[in-house]
Amino acid sequence: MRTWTISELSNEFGITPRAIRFYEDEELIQPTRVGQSRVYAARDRARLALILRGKRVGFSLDEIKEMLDLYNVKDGQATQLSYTIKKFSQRISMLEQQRADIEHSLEELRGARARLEVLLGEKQPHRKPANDDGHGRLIGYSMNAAARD
Amino acid sequence: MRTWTISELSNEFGITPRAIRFYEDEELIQPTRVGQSRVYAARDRARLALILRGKRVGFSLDEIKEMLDLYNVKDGQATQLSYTIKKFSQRISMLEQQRADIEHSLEELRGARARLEVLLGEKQPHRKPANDDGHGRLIGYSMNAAARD
DNA sequence: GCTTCCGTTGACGTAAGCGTCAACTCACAA
DNA sequence: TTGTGAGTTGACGCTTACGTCAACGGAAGC
Repeated sequence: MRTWTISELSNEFGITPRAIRFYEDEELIQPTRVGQSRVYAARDRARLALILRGKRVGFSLDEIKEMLDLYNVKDGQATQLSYTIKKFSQRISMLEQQRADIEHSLEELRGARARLEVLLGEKQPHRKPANDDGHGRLIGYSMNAAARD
Repeated sequence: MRTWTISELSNEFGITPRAIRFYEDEELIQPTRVGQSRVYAARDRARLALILRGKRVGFSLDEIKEMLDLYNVKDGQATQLSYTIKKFSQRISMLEQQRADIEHSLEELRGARARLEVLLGEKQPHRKPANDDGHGRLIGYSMNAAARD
């Protein structure tokens, strides 16, 4: 089975070797050694991928570590199992909330962009002064929804 | 029009006054003053909501400030406008990527939870030892997809 | 007038997540 | 033999986003 060096992985994932070693210090990955050099197996590479995705969705390294550890639950007691299940359920709710936040942000940004494009369309072709009092604001949805100034 | 004190807002949004003052230091909000006390208008409150949602979707305060500033573009040149539009488009792509990451993470977590629940079901009612070799791992999707150890 | 809140301004502290040296080892090619 | 290149271990530095005092200010109730 194939293995990887630290620089191979750092190139593949677009991170620095320093970062990878840091994840090891924090016990998120445990590569083997050949001499003093680290050797990464497919398992380590997969964990790295999970770590980076975890980061992209906003988990801290500690949280990611906890989740990775939860994946490794074996011959656990039923109590341990239901604890783990609860933990996963919590994470799931968090992500669902976050997805909703993202939907809202996307709506907002798209709306703002659309309005900007209208402005641009008015200004660019004919240098028409546009429907603008000169000091009006470009307003976002919830800016209007919540603010009444 | 109604206004708010700093503690009202900190209670409403579940953050500390210190945080709110920090956002002011970083120029994300500009409340007015009455004497030495800060007074928040609906506009400030709305901005605060946007800030917090921005944080929840993973933006840094600097990024959020930039976006809030972009909302305030007025009588800008066409070049400024298209710059702003480009920025918004970038944010939109980022969020779409992130939403995809979240979908994947959700799949993974739900899959893991489902498998855990099977284990729990096997163990709890009849204390049946479950289909487990005693040191097997509970495996996640991409753990299998990427790792072949 | 005194206390009790609620607010304010520094100032320093802290945790996370690496970046950035310095100094060293080891395999391997010239 | 002497680089050269890739890897290693400290160790300190840095940024972000506040937390946590300390010391002070004004209004309100008694």
